[in-house]
Amino acid sequence: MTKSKARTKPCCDDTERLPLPSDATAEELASLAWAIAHPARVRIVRLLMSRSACVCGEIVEEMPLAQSTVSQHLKILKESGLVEGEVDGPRVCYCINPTALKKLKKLVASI
Amino acid sequence: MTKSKARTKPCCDDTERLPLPSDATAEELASLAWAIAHPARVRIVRLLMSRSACVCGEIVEEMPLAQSTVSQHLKILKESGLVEGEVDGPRVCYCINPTALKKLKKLVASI
DNA sequence: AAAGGTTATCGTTATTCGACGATAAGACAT
DNA sequence: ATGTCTTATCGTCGAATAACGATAACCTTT
Repeated sequence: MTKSKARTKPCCDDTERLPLPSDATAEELASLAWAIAHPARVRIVRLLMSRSACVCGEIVEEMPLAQSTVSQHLKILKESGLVEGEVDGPRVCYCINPTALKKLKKLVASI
Repeated sequence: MTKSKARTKPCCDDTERLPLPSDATAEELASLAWAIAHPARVRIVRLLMSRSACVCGEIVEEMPLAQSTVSQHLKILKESGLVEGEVDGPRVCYCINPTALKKLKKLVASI
């Protein structure tokens, strides 16, 4: 009572109240963020971006992980939509999905 | 042998080879992405951005989670650096750390 | 000092992740 | 058809998440 400050919002001024985005985009953002929430998956995405590797075996060579582990991470990236796998003979060529990546960037940029 | 395509890079052309960022930024990005890799944490960040809530109790009211669970999520956000908590009397006022948020946005934008 | 309200921590439980080796599945070539 | 190469899946293990209730810790005010 003695202090002059309002006690309901101790540290937040009332300037610039932004509207809250929908919960749907929260789940979408969380899902995409989850896909890159592991250093190995970030490295995989970057490898695909750099086009220095796109086949599973090449990615395995670039990383200190077993082939099965890399395959698991690729599966997670595929399920998120960030990466697509295209069968090419006995190999599978993985590529970035530019649309999903753009969506991730947009959602993060507009947090 | 019969096909005319090269077999080492089945689907990736050699145009635009980007240099790979360092592994350090991969861990940093993964760590920050992990902080928002949960819908509840995305919602909390957005609540803090909108300044419609900043005290733990207010956040709890906005979410279908127990107080202890919200506190856990706030702890994770604090550890990531995205959020800072400032004690204000009996309450704690949580605020976004603009520097960390900018870093996250930059890292995602330059994936 | 005692009481009240607010937040953090503890302990528990169920679930999921991350990693690996082993093995299955699939696509070519012989 | 058989073998070979590449990738996906299975089973397992330890560790970490996510959620909750209960309780402790903290600051104010009386």
